[in-house]
Amino acid sequence: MADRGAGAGRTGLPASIEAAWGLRERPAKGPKPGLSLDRIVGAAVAIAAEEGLPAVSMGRVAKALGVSTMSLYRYVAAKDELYVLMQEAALGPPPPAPRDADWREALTAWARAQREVLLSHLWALRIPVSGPPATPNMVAWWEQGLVALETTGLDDGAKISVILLVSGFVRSEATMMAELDTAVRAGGTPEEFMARHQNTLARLADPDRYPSVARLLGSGVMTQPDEPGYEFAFGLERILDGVAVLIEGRRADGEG
Amino acid sequence: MADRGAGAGRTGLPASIEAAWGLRERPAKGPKPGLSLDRIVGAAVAIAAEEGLPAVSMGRVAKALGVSTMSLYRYVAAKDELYVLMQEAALGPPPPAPRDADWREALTAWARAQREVLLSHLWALRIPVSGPPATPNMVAWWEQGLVALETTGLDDGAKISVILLVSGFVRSEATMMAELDTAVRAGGTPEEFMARHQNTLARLADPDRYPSVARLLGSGVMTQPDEPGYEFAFGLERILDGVAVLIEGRRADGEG
DNA sequence: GCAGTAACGCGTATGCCATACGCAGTACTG
DNA sequence: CAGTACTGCGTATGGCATACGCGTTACTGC
Repeated sequence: MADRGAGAGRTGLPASIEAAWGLRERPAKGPKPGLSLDRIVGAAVAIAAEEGLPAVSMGRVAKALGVSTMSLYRYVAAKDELYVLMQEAALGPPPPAPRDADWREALTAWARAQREVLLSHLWALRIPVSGPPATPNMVAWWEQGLVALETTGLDDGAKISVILLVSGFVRSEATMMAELDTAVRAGGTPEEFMARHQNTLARLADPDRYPSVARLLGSGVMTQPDEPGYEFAFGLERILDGVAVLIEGRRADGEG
Repeated sequence: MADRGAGAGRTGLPASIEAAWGLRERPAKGPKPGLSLDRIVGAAVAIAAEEGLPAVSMGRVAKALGVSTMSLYRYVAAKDELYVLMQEAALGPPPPAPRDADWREALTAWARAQREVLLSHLWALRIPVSGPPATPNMVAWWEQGLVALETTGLDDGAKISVILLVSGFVRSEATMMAELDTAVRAGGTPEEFMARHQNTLARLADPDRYPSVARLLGSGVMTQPDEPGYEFAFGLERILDGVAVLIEGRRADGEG
């Protein structure tokens, strides 16, 4: 299955990705498959959720399913494909968009929803990316982002740019949270971690070479972690303010 | 050396990272080291630059230096440490800040410089991150970012947030460029790649379920890639517009 | 109903990888 | 000149993705 280069859809995509789009006919010949992509991906996701992405190996997934390692390769041509499918599964479909929301409310909801998904699947952020994965849920999220910008009067190019900007931000912020999370798992509370880090820096960074950093370290701003999600809210507001400037500017142009 | 838990600096950091801060005394006893951290990191960086990060293995680096694999472990306790040092080497010190620039010009220059560094060391973006690496060049970049915001009247917390926001954006945009780059290496021009991708999506994405995406695909916006750096310039302008709104708002508060 | 065939599960093997361990040699200390 | 701490490195372990080929199975067309 997985090694069939051109599937029913003739998309040139790996067969397993085609399957994500629902383009699989049950092959006419051969024994009934004892496994399914869904079960494989499910097992892989479960392992990632419990023990982190590095724990996901082909052997480990196979063991969880009670089959041999090599069986998996009948369903997935390579581990990268499994990664893509895991990502798609973690992403899930976007929640329904809020009704009667202006673009800013809609985009805020969209960003928040995306963040929640990422935070509850931190392992997904560790998957090395290799290109725009054109999977159904991914496209559904784009769709919803585009819809949110429908009323802004921005041209198509600008809409894409805004969406890339916002989702890039969400991803980047979530990644920082993930780092903090692993650091915390390694030992201690976030506060302790920040304090330790601040301490180290204070000892290492020469105040003459790095005066501003040194002042900052001295002021203790780094020590108290802000309420959860503050960094996210801050960044999102800045970005949306910037987008608003753009929208109003174009609107003014149009009216002028 | 590398396995000495607490070094001269007593920072609790790995010895090789302490070395990056210049905290190494040549140990009194034992044979003269035939290697140096600099040479090891240099070799690793060279391999990464030519063949990509996955080509960097301990064995490969050792071979490039004409030593045995295990020798490297006298200088570096684990591969992750090598990664951190590679990142630090790739980053380099920030270029001198422009003179007589307002905060916006300064931050723009800062972001652009950061982007250039990342684009000329795309492999560095593939290094799995694990926490805030407190290395000298890293701190130097923060320092410069903070200095750029000196005149804004923002409080320390906000300055940090802005810097995190901007550098997160730069990183995220550069990562997308890196993805495009590997896709292009795999075959064809960026145009071909975009066209192929657009084609695939057009075939897969049901216009009923994804109307906005479908319209976008039909309009051909995705086919023509914009001039290089457009996405970056767009995103940065939006973010800085948003930051400007914040700064002016606080200024107005102060005056009112 | 039977031969052909394609897809199945999987045992085995290859060639990577990071790295633990211990040994022999070396340059310094007292 | 003995002791010692550090060097380079050979060997070994255990993990990894995955190529290959074999026996088996369930369907097809005759």
